[in-house]
Amino acid sequence: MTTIRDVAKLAGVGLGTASRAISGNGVVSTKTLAKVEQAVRTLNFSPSKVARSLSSKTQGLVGIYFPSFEGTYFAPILQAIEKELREQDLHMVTATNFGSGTRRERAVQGMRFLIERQCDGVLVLDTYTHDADLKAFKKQIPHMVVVNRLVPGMVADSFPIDHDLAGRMAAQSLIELGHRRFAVMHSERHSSDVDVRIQAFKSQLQKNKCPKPTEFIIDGLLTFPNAWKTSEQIAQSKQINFTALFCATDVVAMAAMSRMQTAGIDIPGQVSVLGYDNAEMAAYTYPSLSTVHIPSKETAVNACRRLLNQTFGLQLPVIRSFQPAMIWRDSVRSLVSSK
Amino acid sequence: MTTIRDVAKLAGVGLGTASRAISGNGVVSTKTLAKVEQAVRTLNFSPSKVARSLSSKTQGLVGIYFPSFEGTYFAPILQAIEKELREQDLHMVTATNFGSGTRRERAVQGMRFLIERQCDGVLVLDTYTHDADLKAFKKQIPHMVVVNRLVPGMVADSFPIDHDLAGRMAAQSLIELGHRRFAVMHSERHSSDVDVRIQAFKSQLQKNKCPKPTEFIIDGLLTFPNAWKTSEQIAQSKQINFTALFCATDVVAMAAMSRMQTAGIDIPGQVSVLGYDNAEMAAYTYPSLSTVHIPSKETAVNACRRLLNQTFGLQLPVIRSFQPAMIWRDSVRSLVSSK
DNA sequence: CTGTTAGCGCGTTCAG
DNA sequence: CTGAACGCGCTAACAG
Repeated sequence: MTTIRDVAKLAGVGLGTASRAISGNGVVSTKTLAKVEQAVRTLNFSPSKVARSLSSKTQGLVGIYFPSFEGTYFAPILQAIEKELREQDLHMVTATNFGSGTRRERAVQGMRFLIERQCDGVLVLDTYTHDADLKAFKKQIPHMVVVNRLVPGMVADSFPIDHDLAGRMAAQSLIELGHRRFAVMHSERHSSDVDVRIQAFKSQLQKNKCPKPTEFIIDGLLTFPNAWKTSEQIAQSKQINFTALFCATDVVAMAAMSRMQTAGIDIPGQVSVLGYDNAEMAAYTYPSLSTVHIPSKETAVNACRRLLNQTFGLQLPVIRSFQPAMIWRDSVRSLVSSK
Repeated sequence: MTTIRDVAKLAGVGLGTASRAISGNGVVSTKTLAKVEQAVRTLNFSPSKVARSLSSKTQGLVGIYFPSFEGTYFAPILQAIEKELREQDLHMVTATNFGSGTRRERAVQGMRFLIERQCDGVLVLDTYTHDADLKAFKKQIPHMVVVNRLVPGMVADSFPIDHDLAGRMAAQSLIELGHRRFAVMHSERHSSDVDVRIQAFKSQLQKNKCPKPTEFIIDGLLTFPNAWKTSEQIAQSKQINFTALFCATDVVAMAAMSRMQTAGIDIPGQVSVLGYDNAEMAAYTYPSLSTVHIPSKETAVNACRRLLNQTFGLQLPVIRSFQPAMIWRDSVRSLVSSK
C-alpha cells in the first residue's frame, strides 16, 4: 500500500502539503502542486477512502431502502439514482425487504442495516414502515428523505406522489370514453398507496353516478402469479358485467390480460384494461397496455437531490411536483362514436 | 457519537478489554463481558464501521459491476446477491454501464469506480470489457470473480454459462416439434454471449439439414424498442417463409410477438416464437412465451459465494455447473401429430 | 504558502 | 485475564 506519506517524501514536501494538494482543500502553490501531482502519478497513488472517512466524518455513502429489485417498478428508479450519485462520486448501499417477520419488521431490519453502515444519508422508498418508525430512524441518521408518502413532521423531506389525483383521472378518463360499468383489481394487503388510488377511482365513479364496480381482490402482494390467479375469477365467469377493468398496477394488468385472453376474452373488444405505473414493458404487450403514467422516477430523483443537498451541501435543483398522465394505447377502447 | 472509550469508562474496564468484549476477538471473563454488554446496551453503542475498517483493512464491501438495473435480466440476480450478502452482514456497491465513450470504456469506468471504493472483492457481470481489461483489474483488486464468461488465466474465478449448449438445445427441440424453416432475431452488436447462442442455434440447424434461417438483425442493443422496430420487417412482409422464430432474449421475443400480433399475425398459428432467458414476465404474455431457461441466477449466486469464500475466508458451498432447460408454454406449436 | 502535531475510533500488541 | 500504548491513513489546526 502506498500512502500519502510516501507521496510527500517523493515530492520532497511535508505531509500536510501533500494532503492539501491531493484533496484540493486548502491552498498550495502551483509549483509544489505540480511536484505532488508528479509523485502521485509515478506512485500511482490513490488515497484511502476509509482513512479519509474516519478523519472527515463522511463516507460519501447514501443508503437506499426499497422493497425489491424485482418487478418493474424500482429498477428504473435505481438506475436513475445510481447515475445521480456517480456524477457526484458518491455511492450507495441498498437494503431490500426480506428476512423474517412481517413486512414491516423486515423493512425495519433493512433500515437498521443501513443505519449500521453509517450512511451519510438515507433514501426511503417504502410504504410498509409506520410513520413512527421513520421518525425514530430520523434521529439515528444525519439525513433522510422519503419517497411516495407524506410523513407528518417530515414534510420537507417527504416526496409524496398524488395517487388520489391519478386514481380520479383514471376513472374520469374512462368515463369520458363512454364506460359506465367497471371492475377494479387490486389488493388490500399490498400497500397504502394502492388503497389510495383505488379509493380515488371508486369515488370518482360514484361522483359520476356509475354503479359500484365489481372488485377482484388479490390475496397478498401484487405479483404476476397472484394477479393471474385472481384473474381466473373473470376468466371463468359466465358473463362479464363490466366494460372496463382498472388494475392497481401494470403488472396486475398484464397478468389479467394474459389470463383473460387465454380464456378467449377479447381485449379491448369485450373488456378494456387500464394499467397503472407505465412500466416500460406495458408498451410491448398485446394489445399494448393503456395506463396511467406515474412520475415515480422523477420524484425519486428529486428526492435524491434534496438528500444530496442536505447531506453534502450541494445546490442541485429540486422539483417537488409532478403530474400523472394518461397513456393511451390499445387495451382500452372508446365506447363513444368519434366526432 | 458514543465511542468504545465511553463504554469502557461506564463499564469500569480498560479500553482494550471493552474492545475485545465487543468485537469477540480475544478472551474476556464472563463477568467483565456482562459488565461491558450492559454498558453497550445503556449507551446504545454501535462500533464505527469506518474505524474498524481502517484498522482491520477490510470493509465488508463487495463491488458489483453489471450493465444496468433495467431490463428483465439483472434484477433477480441482484436480489439474490443482496440476500446472500446480507446473510453475512456484508454490503455491496454497484456500478452500471453509463457515462461517455464506448460501452467498453464505460464498463472500464464503472470498474474503476469500484476499485477506488476499495471493495474487498468484486463480482463482474459483463461482456463488454476485454479479457485484458479484466486481467489488469485483477491486479488492483484483492479478489474478483466473473460471471457469464471464461477468462483465460482466471478459470477458477470464472463462472461461464453454456450458451452453446442452450442454443443447440433450442434448435434441436424446435426441430423435434416438426419445424424446418426458421428465422432468428438478434443483434451483432449486443454482446458475445448472444453471438454464441445464435451461432449454436444455426449450426444445429445445419447439422439437421434445415435451410438457412432468415435473419432479422437488430441494430444496437436488445431493447424493447429496438426489437419492436426490427420486427416491422416481419409485420410488413408479404409472406412469411418460416414457421418458427428464435429470439436472442425474452425481451426481443416479447416485442416481436407484440409487433407481429399487431399486424394480425397469429402466434403460434402462423409463427411459433421461442424466447431465451426465462424472465419472470415471459409466463404472462399472450400467448405465454416458450423459452430457454438459463440458470443465470444460480450461476451468479455461486460466483458470489466463491468470492465470499476467497475474500472473507468463508466456507460456503459453491456449485459450478448448471444446465439450461426448455420451458414449453403457448407461443410454440408442434407441427407433428401427437402420438 | 508550508511543515508539524494532534486526533478520527477501533484493533492489537505488549507488559502486568 | 486486564489495561496502557501504538498504529491504520488521512484531515485539520497550528505555528512558522
